Amino acid sequence: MNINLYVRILNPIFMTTLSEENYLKAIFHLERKSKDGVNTNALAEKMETKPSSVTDMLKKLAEKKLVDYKKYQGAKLSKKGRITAVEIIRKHRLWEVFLVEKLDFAWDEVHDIAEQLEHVRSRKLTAELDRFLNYPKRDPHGDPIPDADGNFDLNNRILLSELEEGDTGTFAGVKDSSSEFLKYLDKQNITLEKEIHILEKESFDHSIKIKIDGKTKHISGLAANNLYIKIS
Amino acid sequence: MNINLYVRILNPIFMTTLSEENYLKAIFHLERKSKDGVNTNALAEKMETKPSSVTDMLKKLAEKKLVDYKKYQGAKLSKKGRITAVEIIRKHRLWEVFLVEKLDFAWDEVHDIAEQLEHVRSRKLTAELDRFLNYPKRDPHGDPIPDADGNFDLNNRILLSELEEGDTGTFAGVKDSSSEFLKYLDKQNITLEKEIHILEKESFDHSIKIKIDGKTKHISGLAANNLYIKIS
DNA sequence: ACCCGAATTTAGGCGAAACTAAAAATTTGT
DNA sequence: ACAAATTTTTAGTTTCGCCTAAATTCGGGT
Repeated sequence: MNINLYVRILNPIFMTTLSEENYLKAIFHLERKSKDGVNTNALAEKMETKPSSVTDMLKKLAEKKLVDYKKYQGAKLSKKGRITAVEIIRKHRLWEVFLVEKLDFAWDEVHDIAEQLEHVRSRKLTAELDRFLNYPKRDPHGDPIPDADGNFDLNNRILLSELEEGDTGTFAGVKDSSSEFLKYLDKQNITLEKEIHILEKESFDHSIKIKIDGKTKHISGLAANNLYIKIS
Repeated sequence: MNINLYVRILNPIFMTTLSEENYLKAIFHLERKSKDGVNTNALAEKMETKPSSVTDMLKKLAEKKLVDYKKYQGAKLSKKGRITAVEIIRKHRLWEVFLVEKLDFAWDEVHDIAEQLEHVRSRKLTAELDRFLNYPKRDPHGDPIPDADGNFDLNNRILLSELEEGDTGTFAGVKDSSSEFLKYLDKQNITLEKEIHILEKESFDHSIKIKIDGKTKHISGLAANNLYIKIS
């Protein structure tokens, strides 16, 4: 694609380029980890680019009032930037639901495709897709889908690794949704909504013994740190 | 997105840029009009760009073996270029069907959105979408949808303006699918598949008197030249 | 055959978003 | 507190696809 053509055609109203949208999304995701400004190196790593490129882009985004940015102090989304980011995340997650529910994709196959679809511009398309899918509240990985006004479901989930022996909950999502991890869960027959009891925590390696489907399973500390549980 | 990033990520296999895809599509459509090479000016007009830009792009496409191009002699799609173009057209038309059939869009609203969706890269997505839509043969404007091997339905349609008095057929598509024309047809209640009888041709202004839904209607020469009929 | 006008290509530039290398600012460790 | 290490920014290039202006080439008419 020619990015210039793209910009010329789509920009007249108010527009972000594809690259800008991806940065906004990345900043959004990084913000919840790093309390104050997202730093250049972290963003560069997430975007698989060089810090110097990030600096360039942050200047551009700051000029467009999409982020608050001061030299050497990292970036934060502005209100306008946050709205844009949430819109893209909404589209991404809706498309993931579409791919899994309607086109029979597996939950580990949808990310890259949704990453392309999320940039399609049409408010009406997003709204109609939402309706067609029956206003889903969660994507296939358990992540909340913002509504048309950008409101998320409250994230009332907790990592499996943070639960105590004797606790009970249902599997409510993954933190890291890499294909490998998702396939591992498939193999373990761990699917969304299943009830999980914490039987025992091993302090030595942080592994956890759980009961699921009436069976006992051992979950490594690493895996337990990637599994969200909703406490019942 | 950054176009370079985009290309770096997607290109390793074999990849065309968005701009290249749009050129290939445009050349494909122009080829059926101009028997020999598509000329630079026509392409420039279709792409809403300048002839000099077209020359640049044709060189690039020629280098990638997507078109056969010799200076001052216009361009033709190579086999590889045609395959690529047909794939994009297939995606475009499938998405149009999706938008109309599943998301309740009107037939005059889908073009711009499909124009974006057609560039999403995933063979599996296209295949699953096709299945989900039940392997449609025509898009909402009556244009044939190539199958996965790139085969089109034979175009056994003829313009209304080319029929003779007494002929009978069914409305099978539009040549110009501008929103205005489509809305005009909506107003006239002329929808795909409807039976049409040619009652009278006015040689003075090429307007045509037809019978449709048991009623008599007058179609201007201009409109008649944009309506495809399938002879029964 | 030649000239004129139209079509096309060349040459030189620009903006986006990346890159490398080098400079500057900040943070850290002692 | 201050030098060293790290982070971030600046400066200068590159590629893509566009642009304008200027040069070619083609093709039709006399």
